[in-house]
Amino acid sequence: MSDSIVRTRFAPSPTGYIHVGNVRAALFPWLFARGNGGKFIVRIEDTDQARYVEGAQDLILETLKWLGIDWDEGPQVGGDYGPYVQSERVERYKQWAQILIDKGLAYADPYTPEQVDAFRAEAKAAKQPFLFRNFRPENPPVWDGSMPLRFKVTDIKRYTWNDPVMGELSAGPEALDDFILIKSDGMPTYNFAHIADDKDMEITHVVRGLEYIPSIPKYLSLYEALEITPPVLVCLPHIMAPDGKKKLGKRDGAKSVTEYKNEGILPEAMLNFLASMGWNDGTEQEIFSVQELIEKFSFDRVQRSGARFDENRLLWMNGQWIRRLDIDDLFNRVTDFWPESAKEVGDERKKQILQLVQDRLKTLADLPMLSDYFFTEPTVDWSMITDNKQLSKLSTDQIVDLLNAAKNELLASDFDTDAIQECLNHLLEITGQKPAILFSLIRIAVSWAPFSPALNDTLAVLGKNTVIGRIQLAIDSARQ
RNA sequence: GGUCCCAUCGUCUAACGGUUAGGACACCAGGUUUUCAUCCUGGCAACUCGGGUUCGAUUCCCGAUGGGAUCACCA
Repeated sequence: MSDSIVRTRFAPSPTGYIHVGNVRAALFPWLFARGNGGKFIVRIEDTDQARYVEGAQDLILETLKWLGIDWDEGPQVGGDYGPYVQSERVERYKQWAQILIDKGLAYADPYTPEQVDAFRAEAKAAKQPFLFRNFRPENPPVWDGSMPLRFKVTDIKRYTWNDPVMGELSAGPEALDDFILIKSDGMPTYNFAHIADDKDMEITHVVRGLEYIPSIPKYLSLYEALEITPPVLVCLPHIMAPDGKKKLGKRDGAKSVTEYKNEGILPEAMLNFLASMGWNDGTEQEIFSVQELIEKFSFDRVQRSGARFDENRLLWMNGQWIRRLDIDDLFNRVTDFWPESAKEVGDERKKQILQLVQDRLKTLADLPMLSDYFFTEPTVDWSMITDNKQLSKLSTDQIVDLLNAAKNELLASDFDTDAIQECLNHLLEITGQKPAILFSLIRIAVSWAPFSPALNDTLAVLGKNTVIGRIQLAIDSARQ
């Protein structure tokens, strides 16, 4: 065992996508490794053949990459402790099992699943927890690989251990049992394989959800039997469903992390949000860069209670992150989010428009709604004027007069941002109207959108010809 | 049913015996020459309950209550 290098791991099972409820099991150990000069390892735990999903592994790795969670050893990158896929390590598990068999601490389970179910039912009827060791066979057959191999717990006692997040934890003998090491299909169970792998891969900190707490005494008893010094065992609180009733899972509509990607959430925001659920640095800072997270993260500041998943907060953080991006960076990220109408438009112009709407984006997916009228002629919708609190007071003639005045003044303008602003101010004077009337009218007449950026900027980017044309169109449509 | 974990505004959280219990999201009101957004200002809003310990408990201890996890040839 290397003594001081921190080595943490994320060990997903390829049974589906990573959802937001369990991605912290990757994030926190990664932050810890990165912040302590350690290594982060990804290991695929594919010992359950029934639940194996083709393609899930790639999906999981893609998710990690999108978030910026990189790994030093694991699939695709290799490493000195491979293979990093459990199904390729079965021979190694048999070696570990042999150690226990030789010590008389493992035995073949001669019962059929139905018989075990009967034992279980018996325990349930007696309102007792089911413990296989109460039904331990007296003379088990020699293990030939066709039956499950079980661990034989000999030291039945209370275990106490220290968890960097949860503090001192303990559990009584009820938590100890003869659990299965190797299944009848030859594959190891998680309970056995992860202990062997963590030892072989020299993992120093095992980080996982708190659903593992009740199992930890079993692991501790196995570590003892194997004469292994356990790594630091860290349990993380759950992310709860929005109703707060249970841990967030796919059945509660927990979205995959990549789904948020498609909805225009930035990885920085997702990471920041995930970390802030259950962790803070003790100050009032809310927005953390990945680098800051790495520098400041520690397990002793992780919350012990579960946190509900609040999308509002995620959306707010995403807006914060979008506004922090410089325009070129933002531009590179919105490639897939432009409206259809922007297809033939050049980069410089798109960038110009993006700059105008940057403050208004809550997600990248808001882009089409905010920018469409820059690229294509909007549909005239006169109800926007008749439903407007201020404008509805004006007669059609008054509106047409105002639009004509605007058209004439703008026609004479140099049409840069400042000149337009001057022009608009002048219009206020000569028409005697308030901005609420005049600016609203022009804004609607050129965009026919519920909202848009500052008027002078909008007009400048649209260009004189477009602006004049659209105002004329509005005038024409008023007469109908 | 057994075992184990948790408990501050609606939500995410700060506080490590003495505070007007702080911040953020959401919400409400106002401001920034139109709208929406940003930004700024203000407002609403919490220590689950009961016992101890202490001069003094949100904070420490015990109990209750509530919530959660777990008791697989799943991880």
